[in-house]
Amino acid sequence: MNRTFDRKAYRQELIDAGFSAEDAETIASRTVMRAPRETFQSVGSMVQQATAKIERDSVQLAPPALPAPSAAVERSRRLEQEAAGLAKSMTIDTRGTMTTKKRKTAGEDLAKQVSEAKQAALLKHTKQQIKEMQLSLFDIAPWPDTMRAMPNDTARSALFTTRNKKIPREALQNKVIFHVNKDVKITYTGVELRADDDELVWQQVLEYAKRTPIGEPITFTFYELCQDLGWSINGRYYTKAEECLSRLQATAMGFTSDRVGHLESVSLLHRFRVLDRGKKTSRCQVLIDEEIVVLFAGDHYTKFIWEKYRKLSPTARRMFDYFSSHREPYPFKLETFRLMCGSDSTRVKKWREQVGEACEELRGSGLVEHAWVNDDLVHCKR
DNA sequence: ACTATGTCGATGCTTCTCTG
DNA sequence: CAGAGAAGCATCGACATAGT
Repeated sequence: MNRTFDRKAYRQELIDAGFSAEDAETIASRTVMRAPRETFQSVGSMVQQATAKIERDSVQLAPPALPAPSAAVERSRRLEQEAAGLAKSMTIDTRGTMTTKKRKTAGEDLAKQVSEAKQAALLKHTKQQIKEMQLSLFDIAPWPDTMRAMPNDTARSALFTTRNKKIPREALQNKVIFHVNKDVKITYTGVELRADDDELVWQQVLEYAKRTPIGEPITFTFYELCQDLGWSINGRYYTKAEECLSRLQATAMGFTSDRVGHLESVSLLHRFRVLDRGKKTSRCQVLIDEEIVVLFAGDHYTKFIWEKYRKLSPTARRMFDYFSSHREPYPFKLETFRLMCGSDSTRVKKWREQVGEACEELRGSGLVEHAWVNDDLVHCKR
């Protein structure tokens, strides 16, 4: 690794990558100030350090021959509970209750528990560090102002659907959301979110929040939001925007993956309220859930050009979400895409047609070089 | 100049109905 | 059953107005 950090060259590199001179300067100076040799991986290495610390702390966790958890497991459990303290609804994980019959799996269960507890402690530690260092989303996932970003894990899931506008949104209770990767499990409680509006609003709010230290509230007006979304400035859209924000707030997402571990209950927006409603000084106040950051950490997110992206139809947008989250997008089945869109379309022919149109649209937008349907597969060349 | 709200005709999408 | 056209509805965008 390079021992001497060339700030100037790094700054130029950032500008070349599409950042404004100002942003590049900010990132470069922060990199020097905080982590001379860590550059973009500041959070990644924080995670590594935290892992090392937890490894040290939990040496005695090597599977004890007792069914009763050790003090260390207890402590990790407590940490896990604390970590979920901010979550709206907290349920304590009761997995691992053992019967004498299954003594053989007891060790495995315990190992699993220990691993889960360690991950929870790790998450808690990382969150604490983010707080102490007053990091913002921009420190973890810097993207230029002309772009927006989305965690790969949500991009490949059916969290945002493209269902018919005339069908009322479903109220989901702890429902398992389809995900392209089998190792990612998302459960969702809240009103169904649509790619048409909720997805865009969420991305725009993250944009407003990106420079504010995580955990601090941010504010903006409906006017700004509608303008940035490309929506008409009228009462109807203000209502629509507010409904989106309310929906995003009233969510509880359970998230489990090999990479992230287990997030008990993440809200897409931790808090949302309208300040001075009805007055000219009225502003929306939003607080981002700290745990969302974990989904962005370690470069597991996708950046895209906002001007083009926001104009896409919901189906084309979902398609782009998927393709953009892969460096080398490999083809995927029409049916997989249908599930990812949460579409109810039962007629294969009709769906193929719709997907074909989305491919055309995507190609026309210039976001991808080429996209096409062949047999039952959707292909893309970025 | 900027922000906020409303009105109204135009537009486009989905579903329904009719016809061959 | 497929395709064309009509009806209903949501959304869009231009414009007006008003307060700061």
